[in-house]
Amino acid sequence: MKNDKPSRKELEYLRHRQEILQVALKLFSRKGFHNVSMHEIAKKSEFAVGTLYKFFSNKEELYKTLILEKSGEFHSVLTAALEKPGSEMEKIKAWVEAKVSVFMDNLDCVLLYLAETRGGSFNIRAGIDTEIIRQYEETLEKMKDVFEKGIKKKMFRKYDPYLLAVALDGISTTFLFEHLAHPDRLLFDADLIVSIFFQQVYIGGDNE
Amino acid sequence: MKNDKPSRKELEYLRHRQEILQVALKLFSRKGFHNVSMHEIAKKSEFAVGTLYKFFSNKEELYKTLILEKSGEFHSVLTAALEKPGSEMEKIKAWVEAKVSVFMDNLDCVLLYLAETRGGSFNIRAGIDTEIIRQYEETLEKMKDVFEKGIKKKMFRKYDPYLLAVALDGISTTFLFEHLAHPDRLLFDADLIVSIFFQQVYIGGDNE
Amino acid sequence: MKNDKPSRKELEYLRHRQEILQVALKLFSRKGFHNVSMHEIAKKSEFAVGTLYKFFSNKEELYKTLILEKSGEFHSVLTAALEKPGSEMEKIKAWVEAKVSVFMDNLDCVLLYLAETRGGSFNIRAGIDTEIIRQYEETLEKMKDVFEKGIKKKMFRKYDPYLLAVALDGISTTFLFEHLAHPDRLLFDADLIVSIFFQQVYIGGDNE
Amino acid sequence: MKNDKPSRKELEYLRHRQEILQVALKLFSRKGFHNVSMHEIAKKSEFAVGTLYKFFSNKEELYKTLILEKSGEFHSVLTAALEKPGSEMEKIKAWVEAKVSVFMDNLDCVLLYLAETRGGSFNIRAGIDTEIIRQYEETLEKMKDVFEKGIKKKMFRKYDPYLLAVALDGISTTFLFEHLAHPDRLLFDADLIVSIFFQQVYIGGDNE
DNA sequence: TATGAATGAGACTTCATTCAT
DNA sequence: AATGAATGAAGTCTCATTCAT
Repeated sequence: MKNDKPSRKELEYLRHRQEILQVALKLFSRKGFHNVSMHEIAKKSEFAVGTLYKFFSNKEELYKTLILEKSGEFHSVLTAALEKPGSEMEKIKAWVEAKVSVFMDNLDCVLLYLAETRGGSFNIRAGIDTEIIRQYEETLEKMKDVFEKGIKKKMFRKYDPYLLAVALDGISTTFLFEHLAHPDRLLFDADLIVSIFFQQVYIGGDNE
Repeated sequence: MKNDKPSRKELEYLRHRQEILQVALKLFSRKGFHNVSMHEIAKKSEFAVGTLYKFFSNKEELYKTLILEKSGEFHSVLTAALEKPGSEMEKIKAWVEAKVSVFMDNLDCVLLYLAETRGGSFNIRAGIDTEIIRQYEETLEKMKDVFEKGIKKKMFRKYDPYLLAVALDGISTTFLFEHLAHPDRLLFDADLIVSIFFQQVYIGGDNE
Repeated sequence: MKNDKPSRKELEYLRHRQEILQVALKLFSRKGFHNVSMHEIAKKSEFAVGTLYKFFSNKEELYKTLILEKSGEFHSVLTAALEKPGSEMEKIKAWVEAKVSVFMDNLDCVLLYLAETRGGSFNIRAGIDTEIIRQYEETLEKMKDVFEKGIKKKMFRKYDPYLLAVALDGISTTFLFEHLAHPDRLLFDADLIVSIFFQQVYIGGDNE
Repeated sequence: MKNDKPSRKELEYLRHRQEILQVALKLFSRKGFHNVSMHEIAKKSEFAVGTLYKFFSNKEELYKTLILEKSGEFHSVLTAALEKPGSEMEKIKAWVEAKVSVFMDNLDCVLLYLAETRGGSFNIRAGIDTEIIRQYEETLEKMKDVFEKGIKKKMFRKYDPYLLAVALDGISTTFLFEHLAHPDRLLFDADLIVSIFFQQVYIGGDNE
């Protein structure tokens, strides 16, 4: 079977494919889908334009592939974090830590990922981003389950658990944006996120 | 003086300008800058292409105008909320309510606004979005000041006040996204946002 | 009859027409037909675009009118010089003097005139320049007649008289170009032209 | 070395480039820069519009290339004629003969060339034609030197030598124009030009 | 009569995609 | 299998001209 031992040819094919994806990622993340041409990708990756079309049937598919691969990576890392053994609080903490870690390791890609999951997704014609959204929502669902269990155990205050998932995802994403915009101002830090999210911000006062 | 009574001509000019902006907003917010052509805007607004160029010197300027007008509106509404009389907690609540209200009234525009302030801003050539970002950050600074005062009064827990501003902005934006994605699932509700943000989510438990 | 006493209205009409032509001449001569827009002419002449079309049915006609008026002026001045009393030599001298004088007084226009009579006449669609060319050739014919008579009288060497006309016209025009290109280097001077043209340049020598 | 043997690809590239230039020359020389569209050039040269832009980065550059190539050719032929061995008179004669010959062989191009060197040069934005003008004036300078030497040898009458250069250039150009306008009327003939220029036209007479 | 807002054909140019080599 | 020259649809923008006021 082919799966047993990929031939040199196949390995080389995959290596070339990765090189193209690498270059495309760098370009797309810096300039956006519409401001990168196939010629640019071809030149930077040192392939001919025609060769790009051997690997990806069109520009959109190249972009989609890129996003899906990274999105899948993010998805499995985040999902895995939620499935670690431990209390619900620990799972959530693990999720935040995983998110911080994987996003920091993939800053290039994160803007694209967020544009697709959270933004207008204006890059590619409607419907192509479905898979990414599905994965994103699957993670939210998993978080929801964790929060749900935590609420049952009276570990978390009784809010709509889906809503908590959304809120925590939002806070962490926002902190990432802030970090991207001002890398030196604010540490994109898991503990901080967790602390702000879970602790009481309003503590009374104002009896002036 | 001319300012006192705009002539019929001037009024018509402004009305036409608004019509174009309206149509452009609808199109841009649905399809993104690069997937809308000037011909499309012309057709939908029932003007000739050349007419668009009488009002806006090029496509980018049309887009920029759109964003800046709305962004300016958002900015003044949000800023005003923070300057209302009342305790810091009330100011923050007013801000959240204002954000919910103004964003719900301008759903069309919000996606564009967020793409510019939070996204890659791949739409227009670098540097054009500076003004929007500046306004956005000005609002964050104002919130920071409010949080700072609240912290001094022991009303809020002692976090970096800028960070609190970012976090609250993030939660509210995330809820808006969620609302846009699933309008029926989750009410984009000011009280909810405030409650989740300020109350303690983690209440102990887990002593199994 | 209308010709007897032009009404105030008619005088004003003509004055406005002249103002437009003046402005158009200045612009066309500096930038060429295709690099001047009707709006530019309208703005500079302080009329509305529509008004321009009341005077001239289209851009080409405005240009044509301009050229023809000036060309007609040149034509009658040059023709008149050839019809002055005196010997053939004096007529030719008078022609050169007239050309130098009228061209120096109309530098703005001369480039356009020469572009039409001598150049590609790329400004306006074929066939429009016929009248100018006709006038130009009429002058050449008149000069030819003068040279012909002069040759009969043994005043001029026996060359094809039309050819002499062309040659003298060419020398004088060339000197004008040179003057336009380097106003300070070479005086555009009638005597000089006449002298070079009529005197023997080659005087033997070279018996080294 | 690559220079030794241009590959088939390179040869084809150059052939295509020449084909485009050929077609463009024909069109520009008949209709002028502004009355020829890139689509027209594409159609006539049997390439797609996009292909033109592979060879020339824009319409202006295509035009400029055209003019400069031909202008360079003219320039070297004329300069070479002046550098031939022989007396000054022979050099000048050689120059006239070269001009007649090279202009007759390139009638298409000559109108464009003259429009650029002698006309308003309204075709392309200012400053692009500098190189052509420079070459033109270089030739005039060379002629001036020849006349200067001839004058020192008492071969030519003592006129400003630069002025003689300009005059001879003017006469020959005028004859060319005349030939273009009426190809059947007047032979564009080197001997004729030389004769008229150098011999005395005015031979006295008129003692009536 | 004069105006100038509106028009829309048409110009230049780009770039995703194809296909002969 | 890889190449890159060629394609041409589609986009942005200009400007001569019209016509309702």
